[in-house]
Amino acid sequence: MPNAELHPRKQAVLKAVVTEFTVTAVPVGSQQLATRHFVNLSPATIRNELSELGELGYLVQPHTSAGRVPTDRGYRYFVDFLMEVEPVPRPIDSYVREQLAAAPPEVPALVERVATVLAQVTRNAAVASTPHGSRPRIKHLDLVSLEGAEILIVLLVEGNLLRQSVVELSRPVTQAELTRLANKLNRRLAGREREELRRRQAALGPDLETEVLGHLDRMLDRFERGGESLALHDGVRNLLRQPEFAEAARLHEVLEVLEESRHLASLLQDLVADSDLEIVIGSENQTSQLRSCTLVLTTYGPTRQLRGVLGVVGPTRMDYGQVVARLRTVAHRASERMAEACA
Amino acid sequence: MPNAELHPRKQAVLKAVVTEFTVTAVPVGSQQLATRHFVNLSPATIRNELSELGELGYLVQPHTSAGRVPTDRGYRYFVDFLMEVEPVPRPIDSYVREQLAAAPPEVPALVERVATVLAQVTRNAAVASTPHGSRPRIKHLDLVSLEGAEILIVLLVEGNLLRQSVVELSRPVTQAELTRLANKLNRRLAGREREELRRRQAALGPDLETEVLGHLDRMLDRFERGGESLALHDGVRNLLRQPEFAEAARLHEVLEVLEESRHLASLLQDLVADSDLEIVIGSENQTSQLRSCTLVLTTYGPTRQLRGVLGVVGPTRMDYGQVVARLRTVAHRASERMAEACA
DNA sequence: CACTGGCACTCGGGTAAGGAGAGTGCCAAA
DNA sequence: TTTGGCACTCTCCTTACCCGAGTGCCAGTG
Repeated sequence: MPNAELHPRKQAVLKAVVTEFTVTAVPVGSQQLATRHFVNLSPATIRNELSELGELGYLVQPHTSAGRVPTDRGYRYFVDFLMEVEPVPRPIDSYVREQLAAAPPEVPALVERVATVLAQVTRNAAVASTPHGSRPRIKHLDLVSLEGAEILIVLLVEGNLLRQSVVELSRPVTQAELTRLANKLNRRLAGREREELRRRQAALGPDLETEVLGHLDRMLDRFERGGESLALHDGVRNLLRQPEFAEAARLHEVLEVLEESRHLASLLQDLVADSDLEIVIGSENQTSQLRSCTLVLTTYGPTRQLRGVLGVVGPTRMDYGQVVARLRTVAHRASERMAEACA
Repeated sequence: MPNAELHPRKQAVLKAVVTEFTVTAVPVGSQQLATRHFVNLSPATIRNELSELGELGYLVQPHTSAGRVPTDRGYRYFVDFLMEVEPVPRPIDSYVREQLAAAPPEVPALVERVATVLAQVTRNAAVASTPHGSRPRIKHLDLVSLEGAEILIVLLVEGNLLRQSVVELSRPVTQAELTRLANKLNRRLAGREREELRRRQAALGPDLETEVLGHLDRMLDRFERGGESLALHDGVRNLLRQPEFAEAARLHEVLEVLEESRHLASLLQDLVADSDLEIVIGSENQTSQLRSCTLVLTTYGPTRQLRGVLGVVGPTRMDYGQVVARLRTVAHRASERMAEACA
């Protein structure tokens, strides 16, 4: 993109349009800009700028003789070059810290609270997924005999992440046998990674231990790929306040994605592959139902390896500077909170 | 209420009004009723009936010279005396069974699926809470040493319900010590109820075991009261289809309740105290935000003691006969599914 | 050359008026 | 007790209209 080159005053105008539009939600005209943002310029001059910004694809008019509205491309330029990440007000930061401190330390409940708090402080919808990651360390495991040959494997991974899995063994086993095996495995595997588990598995013949190790391996595999990390959302009611979701159809589309937690999970998975802050604006979304929304995503988690996704979903017309700052704050505080409990 | 006494034809008219209104969402007039439901009566006759049903408080007119709409009281009469619970079509039942069979057997994921399926087959929003109950039997427990004096207690209760709790002991303990204690407690407590636990606790002096038993007791207490059973909702997008939620404000109110999972949990808790089917219509709701909604609730769970709440949330104008039937089916199938895994 | 004031034009949103349609209540007659 | 007739009411839809804010263009000015 040749976008970085843009006359400084055009930048200022674009910035003003975006800023104005995010608060009023009404197409902004030359008159308004002249009086509020550019006192030393006449409306006519601004009209020229607006017109050129229009030709460059950063602004559109909903109809002839209406004010300008930023295009997705306009927002993209704004986000890349013009946005000022505003500092998070002290009270907000305190609120986040308090809420997270008061939340239960157990991971699923904590994640839920994180999403709720994020939705509150950004006044948008929030999404979150449970942390997961590559090379997880086993902290503890437990085996419980259920009905017949079925057993429940409870696995605690570094980061206090608890996973459970019901599996069927090739033959029924007693609880005593399982307890012995669990104790043994705990001694050998505590603090180890999947590698170690595989090595053990290879060294053994086909017996109970091998079988259990196989199931453990599959659990860890799912863990690494984030397969079971629950993806949840909160704060949909904040979207209802926004005029862009006034007609139900729009919100319906968005909910189709948010409420389908499988979709949501894989969506989040893909997006935050690399960078630590990802902003996906409107039509940049692969998911067609989100083409009128912006996603702002980052990661959080107890360690550098164990990361979940945390994000804000709202109309493309959102206060990017504020949302980015607050999202970062929440992610930061949430990470602290999680690290604290499981160092 | 002196409602049971109502001339048969008035009953028929009321029933027709409700039925008609649930499909059209438009106030129903004498003409329509005469042609569609009462071929042998003239509109004038029906007008008289309608007028009297209005005086009795079962129907209202949105404005003079408009058709009639059922009042909450009208729906109440309908539900109590007129509703026909329609049989669930074979394909629907099959779908429910398939979906539940395909769901993972682990409880949290299963409950989520149950809510999703319920929302789908009733085309309304669904709510669900994890089963819990009095006199839970302990199936297994595990103790994991965390940072310092903190430990994680993992408790498996009858019904394959897994609970975790991070607690701080009065002194740091080694994992080995915890493992020994866990093994011992498992031998003694497996299959026992809280009573037993208390008895043991009383018989002991102030040592590690007592302390752990105390925490276990608190966990069981929370379990009994349903304190930690997660309450979740799904299918909000179905509500968006309904004309009564066309303006965002209505839906906002409802979401205030649904998205506040604490509220939701306690709400469900209170409601289904006794009966096995509870229908709360509009203004009968204690929660003011739900005064334009109907809740249809029942319980489900792996055993008679372990019950969660399962319910449908929709506009007062809903197809009660269909919703009740399908809710029962889902609850029934879900109970089967849960019982199967943990007999 | 960049900026400005003036001007004619365009379009959406709000308001007012009119008509169609569906519904009602009442009454007298069967 | 039921019915047809009748006058009346009220919402909703359509049409017409005007106002205001905004635009593009152009000629003039520092």
